[in-house]
Amino acid sequence: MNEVSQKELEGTLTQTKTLAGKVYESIKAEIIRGELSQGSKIVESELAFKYGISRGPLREAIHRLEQMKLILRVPHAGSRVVTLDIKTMHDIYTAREALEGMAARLAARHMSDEAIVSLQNLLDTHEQVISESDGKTYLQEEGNIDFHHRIASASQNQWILENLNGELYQLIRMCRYQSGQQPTRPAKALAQHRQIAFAIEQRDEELAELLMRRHISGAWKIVKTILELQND
Amino acid sequence: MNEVSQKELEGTLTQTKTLAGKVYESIKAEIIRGELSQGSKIVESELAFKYGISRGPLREAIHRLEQMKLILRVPHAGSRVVTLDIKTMHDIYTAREALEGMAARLAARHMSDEAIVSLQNLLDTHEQVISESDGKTYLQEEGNIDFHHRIASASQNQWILENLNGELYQLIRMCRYQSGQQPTRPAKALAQHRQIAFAIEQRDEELAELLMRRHISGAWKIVKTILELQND
DNA sequence: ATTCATATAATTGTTAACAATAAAGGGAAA
DNA sequence: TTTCCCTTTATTGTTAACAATTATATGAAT
Repeated sequence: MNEVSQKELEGTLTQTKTLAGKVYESIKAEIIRGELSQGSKIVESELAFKYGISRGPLREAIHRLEQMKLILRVPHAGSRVVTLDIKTMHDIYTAREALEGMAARLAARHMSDEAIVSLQNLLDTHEQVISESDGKTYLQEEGNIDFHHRIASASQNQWILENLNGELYQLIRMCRYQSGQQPTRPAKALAQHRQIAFAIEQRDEELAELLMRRHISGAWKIVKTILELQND
Repeated sequence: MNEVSQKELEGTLTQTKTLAGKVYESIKAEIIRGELSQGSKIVESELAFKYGISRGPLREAIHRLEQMKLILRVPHAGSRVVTLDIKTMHDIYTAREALEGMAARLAARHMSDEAIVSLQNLLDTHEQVISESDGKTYLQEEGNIDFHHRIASASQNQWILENLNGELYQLIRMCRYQSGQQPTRPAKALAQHRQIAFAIEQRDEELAELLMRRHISGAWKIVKTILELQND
């Protein structure tokens, strides 16, 4: 295990001022990238030494990771990195379907006309990227997230926004990263995004929610297939 | 500010073994009961003295309260008890509508036949309590919670279950307690519960979700009226 | 009187040592 | 050899002192 220098800790644009915050971001990234493997044990003194800090702020970082459900902690027995089995991921996608469906409904209700135009411009950009790179559609993945981020923001519901962009997003990113998922049929996803955006433009709450739920439900089926292949 | 004795800390059936866990439960109860008033500042050293512990475990308790969204923390500037304004409560009820609607759908899919019978027996008990006490329908409130708990459990979705029974439940309880809400038309609520239970029995996922969402949406309208009256 | 700067106090963030608990290992008895 | 108990070790929980930061108050200059 290597130590981490102070400069590395700063990382890319960490706006947290406390040690606990910085180390939290670092460990979170390690878990998502799989450098701390699923189910592996977290020993406080080891990590504290690795990051060159004392156990105090490290413990705070661990608590925050526990809150994000990235690690599992049991009193007096330590912590382990979460294990993303199929059942867990299914639960997460189902919760996401409920919340993001509602977010789409709220977006259809609250999104400003300018924001809707901007959303459709974003989709135009995605279309260009897809047609241009034709195979290297990696960027689409980030763009995909961007679309869902905008819907969540437009819901203007703080609770839903925080949970979609926080806990659920991190876990899905971790699963996606570690299973090496390719962007799944970007053209099809784009078409669905356009449908949703259209429903929002029409202020059709019912349809916006329905389409978003189908979209996420479809995404889960693909993820499920990938995960099942890997577990055999 | 009074100190709290060790025995009081034990409280009613606290199964947590750590100081941080016990103090977390105590402070949580104080916040929900309004003894720590909304928006008031949390000073670590004061609370640590009050509970007779050091700032270490107290800070852990505060982190957990922050996670439950019962307090708001800003680095280097301390923590404040959350303020449950109408917008916040609306967000919470909307999120609950999405999640508990999905939970009802999943319950219709997964709940065992025995569990369904047991659920209907629970509603029979509620009916008796309502007809007997006729005015003192306080118990109905707990029973109401009981019903919603069972639906959440029957969903067999860990993420949804934890969020409904954790964060959202605590905040709604806090709002209910501090606004002195009476049980709202228990007979009507019971009728709606019966409808939902019936839909689940029929394995009608669509209907179960629809009815649960209406039920919660209706509850919000009543809560909203109460809150608006108090803020004038 | 008002505003800005400085100094003071209050509060949070961090550290390292200490205590308590649970896991691991070794030895004796069956 | 296996099982149980005891001892040892490793790890987490807790404490109190220290450092860093922010808020408050005081006073001088405009």
